[in-house]
Amino acid sequence: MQTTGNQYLVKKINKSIVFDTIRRKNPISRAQISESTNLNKGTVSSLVKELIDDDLVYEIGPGQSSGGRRPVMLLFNHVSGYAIGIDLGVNYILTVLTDLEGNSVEEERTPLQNLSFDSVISALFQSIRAMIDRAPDSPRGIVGIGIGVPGIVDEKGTVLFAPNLGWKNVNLSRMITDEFHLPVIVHNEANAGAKGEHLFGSGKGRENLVYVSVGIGIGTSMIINNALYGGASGFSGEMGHFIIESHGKKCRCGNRGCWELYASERAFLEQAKSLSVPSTDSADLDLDRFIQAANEGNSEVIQLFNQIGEYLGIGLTNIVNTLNPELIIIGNRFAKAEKWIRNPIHRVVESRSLPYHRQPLKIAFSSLGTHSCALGASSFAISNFFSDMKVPVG
Amino acid sequence: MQTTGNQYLVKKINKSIVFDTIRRKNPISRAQISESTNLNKGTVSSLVKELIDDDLVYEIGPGQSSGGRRPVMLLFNHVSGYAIGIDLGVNYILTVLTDLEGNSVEEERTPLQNLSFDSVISALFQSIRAMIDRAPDSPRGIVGIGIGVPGIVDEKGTVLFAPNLGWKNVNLSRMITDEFHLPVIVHNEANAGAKGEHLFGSGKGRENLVYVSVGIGIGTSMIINNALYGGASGFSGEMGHFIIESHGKKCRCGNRGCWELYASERAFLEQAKSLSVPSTDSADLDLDRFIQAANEGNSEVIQLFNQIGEYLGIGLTNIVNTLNPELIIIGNRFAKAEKWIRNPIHRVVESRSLPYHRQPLKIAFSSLGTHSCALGASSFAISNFFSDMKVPVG
DNA sequence: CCATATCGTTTATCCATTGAATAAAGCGAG
DNA sequence: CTCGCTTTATTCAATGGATAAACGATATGG
Repeated sequence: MQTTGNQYLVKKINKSIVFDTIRRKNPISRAQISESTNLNKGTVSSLVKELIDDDLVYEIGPGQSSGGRRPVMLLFNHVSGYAIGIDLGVNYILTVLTDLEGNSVEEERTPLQNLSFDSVISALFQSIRAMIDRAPDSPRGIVGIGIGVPGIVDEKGTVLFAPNLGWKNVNLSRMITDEFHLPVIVHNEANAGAKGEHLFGSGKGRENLVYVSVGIGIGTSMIINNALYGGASGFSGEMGHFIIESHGKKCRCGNRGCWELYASERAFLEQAKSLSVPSTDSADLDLDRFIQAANEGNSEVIQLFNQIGEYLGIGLTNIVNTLNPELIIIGNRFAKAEKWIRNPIHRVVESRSLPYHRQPLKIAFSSLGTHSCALGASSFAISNFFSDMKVPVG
Repeated sequence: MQTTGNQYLVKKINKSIVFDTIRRKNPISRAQISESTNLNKGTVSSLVKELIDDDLVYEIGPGQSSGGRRPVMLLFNHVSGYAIGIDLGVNYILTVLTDLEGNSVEEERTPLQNLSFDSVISALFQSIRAMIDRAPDSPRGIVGIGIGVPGIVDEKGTVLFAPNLGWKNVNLSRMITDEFHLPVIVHNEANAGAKGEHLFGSGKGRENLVYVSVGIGIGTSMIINNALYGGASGFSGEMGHFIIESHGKKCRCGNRGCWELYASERAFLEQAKSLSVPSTDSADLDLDRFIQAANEGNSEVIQLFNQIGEYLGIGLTNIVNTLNPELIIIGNRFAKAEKWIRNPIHRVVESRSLPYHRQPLKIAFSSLGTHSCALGASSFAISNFFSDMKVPVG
């Protein structure tokens, strides 16, 4: 059933406009809000009053006069509640607690030894519990939980297929809601990372971007007109399974010549095995070890990074030619190798992309490091909270 | 500046809901509209009165009683105006005149001998003029012109780049508005074709689909949640320049191994040259000639169709794995070869796509033949007209 | 100190939706 | 044929939110 127009809808729209204006232009006076939104001064006053009653906004005191009565400045009350953001990795869980502006106030990284379903879920619950316990007191408490998962997720928060976790049809959203009685938003890991970089990282202020998450596999996600394209699962899923060599190697997906066979962390590590690089005890740190070796001048390793970078460039060219993005952000673990893959990527994309597209493109690396996903996930919980909140139920 | 909520917005929303309901459920009574939209009966009455004054709706007379007063049935007045839709091909112009439901009432195909810019424009103007002259009398006359162009188009209707026409930065929209003083919508040819198939063809009733236009080159476009994804230019542009062989043939785009080098009409014709098939006088009918040869059992030609079909399948697999569509429609000229390419396409996609995706996918061929683009273009003009119309200016 | 400008609130007015009442039209049982 | 019941469509007062204008409070600057 569609939503019909009536006065409540009008109020909801305007309250939301006023609130968003305060969040964005913070600190701001009622008069300035009226000016910038074209809403009547009286309307703004009454809506601000409600937002103050809702604990979402507060008055900070008089501001600078511009030749008349001094304005009362308003601030977004970003600590009126907190959100939890989770990056559910293949062998780790990164949990953050953020305020309603997305600033991280607590965080915890849990390495996963035991990858069985039950123990992953139990570790997940434990880390959520820890964040809830550590959250500061606030009028609204924890407003929601956002999770980024390396797999395909539907609108209802069911993980349909996450090969690297070995999950299939896991109704993650419900499991967590049942336990914690909080709103839960589950998204694909690349979607969360894209949103994180868009709000807080290299993509800040951009309206459109493509985020390429290069980890064990390759995931992708797009922000179009400031919104995530394509829902929770979206189209992101599996751009790693682009064919780039139609008669190439066999992939576990059943196809041949998939991009991630040539350009992912796994592709790198498989070829790197045979190189003579001192091993460390920790199996996790494989990639770091090779980056260090490259930094120390190991030419074989540098050469391998170069090769992987070139293949990354080939897949990126597909994205450039197809989607014509203004910005591509490379994130997730392999972004750590920026120094060694940056040049080959640029070289290949420069030489292969359509001349018409080459102009506006920028290729950047994640500036949030490994936090993009968790911060993006928390932002999903926050926007979900606001979109509920803005409805004047009472 | 954002649109704020006020009573005019409410009315615009509701009027639009009522009108859409009438268009979709035609014939329908006021009571049924109230029932299905949850709008108050009084509200519906007053909005219907306005729509009747606007010539958009009319009363057809009493309907079947269901045990009480007989309802007055309302009809969408689909001949209160007409729209022009144009498929601007590389060597032809197909123009249709449709009523406001998109039914074609007049059409004209103009072959282009002289491909110079001026003569193409002049032929275009002439065909528009012809449609205007042939349009039946109606309260609103011609409500707009929609054009599908084989190239990249921006929001303002400027053709940024159309290699096959040899156009660059042509403000087509303005040129036509200046001449005819009518609203003009210019879109990419694949977008128009996708919309055409979505409204009237193989994609009727679907919410999501990918349209692949296989002509000289390859264009693609997506409908997501009943809306065209990505605007006038959108992402459609150049999926034909997917890399499918990273060390393959050189493409005129500067890259190597692009999909359309292996799977387009041009790819077919280049290889078909060397086959021994009787030539006809008309150079245009090349493809038809080979289809006929295949139908007559020429095994070399059949083999070539088979090969092109397989490469089409490889690119389609990329689309399947990446976008996970429920429906792919293959359109434009090469769709005529359905009989010969259908099997290889299915075979390749079946064997190469991710098992998870394979389930819901259907691959169909255009059911509007070569009319998808022109009909879709006309539908753009119609929706543009309605979106203006629904604002209660008076 | 006064003229002027700005800020925020208050008041009266406007307007679209709503629900209820009413009018109009039809069906069917006795 | 009549009466009672339904359904359809219109009318009307009430509701609630936006708006414009007036107003009080507060600041600046000469």
